[in-house]
Amino acid sequence: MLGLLLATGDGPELVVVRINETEAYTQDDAASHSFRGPTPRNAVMFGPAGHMYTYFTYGMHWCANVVTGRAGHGEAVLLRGGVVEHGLEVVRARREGSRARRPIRDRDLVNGPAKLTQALGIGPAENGVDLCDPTASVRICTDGAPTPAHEVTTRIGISVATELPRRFVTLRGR
DNA sequence: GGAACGATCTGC
DNA sequence: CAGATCGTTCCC
Repeated sequence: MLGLLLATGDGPELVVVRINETEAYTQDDAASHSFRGPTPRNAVMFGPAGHMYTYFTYGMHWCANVVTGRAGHGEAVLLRGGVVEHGLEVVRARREGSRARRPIRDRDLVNGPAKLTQALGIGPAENGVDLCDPTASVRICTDGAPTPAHEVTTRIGISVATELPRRFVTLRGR
């Protein structure tokens, strides 16, 4: 997943982000939404790979995952961060909003799971979208770059299964 | 029916 | 470091 490109919008609204931070969640993992089996919320996780699973959290944020397992296996990869490859102005407008405040530094635009969804305009409408459908509101693709050099660490923001090495972060400078 | 809490972000 | 803010899940 690291190094892949996620795209939303079209024409002047086109935004492309290169993924540089992810976390893996499997069904046998107590920190995974799929751990207790299928529910209305996590249903997409149990569908075929290559679809987007979005969920609402902390009363205000949306997070985005790529479903990775075979149908019937609740697996997904949480997209935690990236860098803007295209559409910087659109991203900046979405992230800064209409509030009068100091500009957000480039490196702070997409360095978090909820920042990433806001930057790309991903929300409830994208839950279940086929990321391999070129006409979908969200697409995933590659520009041929190999998987970047990365480190593997424990995950962030969870209270169980904290010891599992399932966070993947592209090394700086790659 | 109700309560607790969360794969977070921001500003103080 | 606490507040924002509400859907989902689980327990009674």
